This record gives sequence, C-alpha cells and structure tokens, in this order.
Amino acid sequence: MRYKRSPLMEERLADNRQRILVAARKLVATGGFRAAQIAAVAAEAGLSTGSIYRYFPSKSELFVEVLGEAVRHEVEILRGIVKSEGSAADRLRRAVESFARRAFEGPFLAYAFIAEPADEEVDAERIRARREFGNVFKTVLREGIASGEFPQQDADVASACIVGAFTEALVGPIGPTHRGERRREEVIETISLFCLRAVVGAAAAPARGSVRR
Amino acid sequence: MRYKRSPLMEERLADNRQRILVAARKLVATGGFRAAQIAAVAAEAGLSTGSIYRYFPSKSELFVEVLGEAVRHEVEILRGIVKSEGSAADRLRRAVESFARRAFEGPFLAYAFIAEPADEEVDAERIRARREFGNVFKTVLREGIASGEFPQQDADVASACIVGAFTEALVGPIGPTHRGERRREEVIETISLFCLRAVVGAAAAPARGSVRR
DNA sequence: AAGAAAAGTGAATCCGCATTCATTTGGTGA
DNA sequence: TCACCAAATGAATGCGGATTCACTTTTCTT
Repeated sequence: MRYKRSPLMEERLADNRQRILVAARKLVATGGFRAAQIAAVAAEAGLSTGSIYRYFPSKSELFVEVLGEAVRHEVEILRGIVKSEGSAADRLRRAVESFARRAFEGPFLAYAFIAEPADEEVDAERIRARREFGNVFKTVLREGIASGEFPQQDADVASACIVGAFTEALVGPIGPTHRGERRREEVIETISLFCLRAVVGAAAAPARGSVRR
Repeated sequence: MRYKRSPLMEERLADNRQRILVAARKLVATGGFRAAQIAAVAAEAGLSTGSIYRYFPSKSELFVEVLGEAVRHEVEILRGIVKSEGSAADRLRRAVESFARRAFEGPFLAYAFIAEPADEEVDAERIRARREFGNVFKTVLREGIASGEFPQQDADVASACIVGAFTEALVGPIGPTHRGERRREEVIETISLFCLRAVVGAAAAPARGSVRR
C-alpha cells in the first residue's frame, strides 16, 4: 500500500517549515540578507542545508515568503487603522505613526525589507510590498479627498510619496546611524506631521495627547 | 634611462580611464547594475577585462566612482537652485522639480542609483548620496524656518522625508511600470506640491506657469 | 519484523563572475 | 635599430555560495 504520513509526522513537517521561516527571519533581522545564507538558515533551524530544499525550491522563494509574511502582517495592522473610526487625517497620522514605531522596534528587519540589496526576485517582492503599503494609504487619501478633508490630488503619487517619506526618514536612524532613544518619539512625530501637512495642505495641529516638542 | 610617458601617451591613458567610466555608466543606464559586469564594461570601452584593473582596483571602486560623479553633478545643479533668488518655498519647489525631471529623462540610471541592489560598497555610496541630497534640501528648509516662512520642524528628518518622497514616487514610474509620457508633468507637479505642502504647512498655489490638472 | 518509501544529511558539484598573470604588443630612450 | 619596460590581452584561476545527490536514518505498511 501507499505510504501515508501520520498526523504527527504531518505536524512535524509543518513545524520544520515554520522553523525555517523563523530562522530566516531571525537571521535577516540580526545581520541582514548578507548573513542569511542557506547554510546559516539551516544551522539556525537545526536542519541540514539539503533539507531546506525539501521545503523551499530555492533561496529566493524562501525569502520571498519571509518578506511576504512580514508584509501581510504589517498591512493587516495598517488596514485596521485605516478602517477604524476618525477623520481621514487622524487615521492617516495614526497609520504612519504605527508603522514608524514598529520599524524602530525591529530596525534591522525593517532596514532589510526597506532598503537592503537582495536578489532580483526578493527585490521584486519588496517593490510589491511598497505598493501594498501605498495602497493602504491611498485608501485614506481617497476618502479624505472625497470628503473634502484633503485638497484634490493624485492619490497614487501622493501615497507613494508618503511611503517614500517615512521609509527614507526611518532608514537613516535605522540603518547605519542610530539616533538615540530619546529622539525616537520626536522623529516619529516629525515624520507623521510631515506626511499629514503634505496631504492636508495646512498646518495640522498635533491633535490629541501626542508627544510635543 | 628611465621610461617616461609622452604627453600623448598620458592623454591616451586618461582617455581610456574616462572611456571606462562612460562605458560603465552607459551599461548601468541601459540595463542596471546587473548588466554591468567587468567583461561587459571592458567590451563597451573597447578594452580587455584585464585592462580595467589597470585603471581601477576593483569593480566596486569603479562603480563607486561612477555613482559619485553622477551625484556630484546632480548636487551641483541642486545647489545652484538652492542658492538662487526667490523664496525658500519657491527654491524648494524648483529643486524638487528639477531633480524629478532629470530622473524621468534617465530612468534606468536613476533607478539604479536610487534603488537597485548592488554590493556593499556601492550601496554605502548610495546612502552617502542620499544624505548629500538631503543636505541640500536641509539648507533651504533651515532658511525657510529661520525666516518664518516654514513652521518650526526638524530639518534633518524633514529633508530625509523629502528625498524619500520624490525618490519613491519616481521609482514607481521609473522602475518596472512606466506611466505614459502624458502623466509625466503631472506626476512631477504632484510630487513637488506634496513636498511643498509638507514643509510649508499650507496649500501652496501652483505659482508661475506650471502645468495644471 | 521486513521491506518500501519518505525525510534528512552534508560533502561534492556547479555556476557566475571578479580577479590574476603569463604573454604579447607597442611606446621609449640610446 | 636595439634593448627595455609599460600597457594590453584574455584564458585560466579563485571564490562565495546555492544547489544537488548518493547515502543514511526514520517512518510507515503489512
């Protein structure tokens, strides 16, 4: 009779797969893509290099999945904020702040996903990711424009600008130079205000209990 | 007696060096870093692979110089605009527009320099480049803030945001997807208005004879 | 418990390129 | 013109890693 995987086995396999993904993410988060060779991933996951290929057809596909997972998670959070209650401006600000804050928490991972050189396929995925982020912001933008809260503007371009703006501002502190912890909230606020003003077209009051000066 | 290079020879050597740089730039502009192997550069420059190493110690250094040259040129132009007459807002807008317009003209080169994966050293140079661009914008920002034309804000972060904003907005149209020629001026204007509003904190009128709608 | 098939292993391959180097080519000074 | 040295050449080498595969171990079926 044909071989059949027991549920236990099934689970162990799924577990291995997951462990590989986690190991890969961890390596990227720690030392960037450069540190994430297959051999290293295998060691981290407690498997042999050969085994990796039993779960993923190639290194690229593995990392595309790692990136994809992270992005899906991030987008979910942002979507949640965007769909929540409040003015378009407020939701936009909260989304930017939320993203920035998380980027500060996992700097290397963020850096790798935002800016570190990688191979073609992974890079294509990164571009897709940026587009997805952009789309989330585009949603709020459109709502704000429709409601008259924001002035008329090309939402595609403007949302790309938003993504670019906080991305770049974050890579500075995130990448080589680490600004001190103290400045962190200040940077986050500057970024979100920047985006807000850009879109609103007027000095947006810091609003609720945000950190000042 | 000791060997001495004739002026003619001297010139030919300098010429070769220059031709290598041009060849390298051309290849990057055409097919990105991926297409710019030493062998290809050599062929394009009409030399052998070995000869390249007579002029540059390594591939990385060659491309660092290529990038550096391009950046120096760009920064010069931007500096010129920043130092020209006019309100801070106007100079800022013109600088952004100028940069964006040139990026549209040489899309691949811009893409490669802005976003394409490359090796560590080249990438470090790219980061330096972004910082330089940022510094230019920081200058206007500071002036505008000092004069009260712009509201108080962290010029470091804000200038990074500006660079990031137009960079990202350009890589979209520049990279994989090419929006039609028609949208070009529109995109440029959206970008510069975005940056302007972000910094000024108020809807800035399109001013002079800029393209509308 | 034996045989069959899957899963796991890691040393050996393979590959793409940068880099080198033994030769050849061609300026340079006497 | 000769002897010599710099410059140019491009085939051969070296290298970092991904990928493979012959072999071992584990799991499943009867």
